[in-house]
Amino acid sequence: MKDTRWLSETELDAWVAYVTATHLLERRVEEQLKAASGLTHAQYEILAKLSLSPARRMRMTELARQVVVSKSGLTYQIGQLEKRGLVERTTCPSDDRGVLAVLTDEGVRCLERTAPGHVAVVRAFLIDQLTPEEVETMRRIMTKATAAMESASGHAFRSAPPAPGA
Amino acid sequence: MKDTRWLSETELDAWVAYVTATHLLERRVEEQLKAASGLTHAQYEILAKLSLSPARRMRMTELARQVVVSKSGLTYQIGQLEKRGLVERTTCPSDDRGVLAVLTDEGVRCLERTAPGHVAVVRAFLIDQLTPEEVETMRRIMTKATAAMESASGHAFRSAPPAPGA
DNA sequence: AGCGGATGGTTCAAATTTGAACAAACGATA
DNA sequence: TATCGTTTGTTCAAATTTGAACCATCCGCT
Repeated sequence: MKDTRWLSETELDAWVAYVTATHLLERRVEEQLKAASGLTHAQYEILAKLSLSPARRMRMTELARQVVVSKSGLTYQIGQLEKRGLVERTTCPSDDRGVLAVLTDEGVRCLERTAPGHVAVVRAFLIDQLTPEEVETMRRIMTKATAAMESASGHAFRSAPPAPGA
Repeated sequence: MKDTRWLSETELDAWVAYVTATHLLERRVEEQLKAASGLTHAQYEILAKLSLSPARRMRMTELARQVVVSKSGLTYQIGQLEKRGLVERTTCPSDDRGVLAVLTDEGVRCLERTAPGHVAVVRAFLIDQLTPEEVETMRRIMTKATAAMESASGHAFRSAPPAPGA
C-alpha cells in the first residue's frame, strides 16, 4: 500500500475510454433489447448460454458462473424467464439439490427472433468500428483479463502467489 | 431486419470475452472499493471526474453525461456522497436552475486515500496483463466505440445517415 | 450406518438504477 | 415584455442486484 505505480497517460486514457465505452454500450444494448423483446441484457445472456449448452439446460450454479451473476441474481432472473415461459426449472436427476434451467421451445424462438437486432447493435457500435486486427486484439486482451480474474482466488490480490504452507 | 450479418467465430469470441471480462472486472473493482472505502464504483467515478474538473465542480447534467448515468441516478449518488461530506451542492451563479456538485476537501482526501488500491486492481487484472501495444490498441478501440455511440443520435441506428430533408 | 464439513438454491432486506412525470427557470421571438 | 418550447434537476414507483442467512442434500471417513 506504499508507493503506488500510477497509470501512465496512455494507460489512464485506455482505462477511462474502456469504462466509458462499456457504460455507453451497455446502455445501447439494454435499450435495444428492451424495445425489441422486453428482455434484459442479463436475460438475453442467460438464454444465449442455455441455447449453446448440450441439451439446452444447465445447472443454476454453473449458469450463474458463466453469465457472471450472483446466485440470488440468477434465481431471480430464472424466475422472470419462467413467468414468460422461456425457461423451465427441472430437478437434477443426479443431484436432488440441483436445479436445471431448461430453455423451452418458446425460449428458442424468442432468442432467434431477438438475436438479429442484438447483433446489429453489437456490430454498429463496436465490431464494425474496428479492423479485423483490432477485433482479434480485443479478443486476446479480454481473454487474458478473464483468465487473470478467474485464477486469482477470492478477493485478495498480492504480488506474491499464496505460500504453499499458508 | 431481414438477412442478418452474423458474427464470425472470432468476432463472437471477442464479444463474449469482452462481456465476461467486463462483468468480472466490475465485480472486482466494486468489491475492492467497497472494502477499502465503502465507495461504489459509480461514486468513485464521480469523485474522480470532479477532481479533474476546473474548480473541482461540475453541473449535474454534464457530470451525468460524463460518468454515463441517468439524471436521477446522479441525483441519488450525489445525495449519498453529500451525506458522507465528500461532495457539496452549490447553486449555479449563471443559471438559477443549475446545481453545481463540488468536491469537498474531505472528498479530495478520500479520493487520494482510495486511488492507490483502485489502481492496483485495474493494473492487476487488466493493464499489467497486456503489452504496451495492446494497451494502446484497447485505447484506440474503446475511443472509436465511444465516438460511434456519442454521435449516433437517440436509439435509432440505420445503415444510412439521416436524410437532410427528414 | 452415521458424522461433519462443503455445496446448491432460495429467501430476505437493503442498495442502486432507470424512465416518466413535474416544477422552475431560460431564451428566442413576436 | 408576454409566450412557447427547452433545459435542469428532483421525486416517485418499479425493476434489478447483491450478500447474508438458511435448509436440504451430498460426500469422504470412521
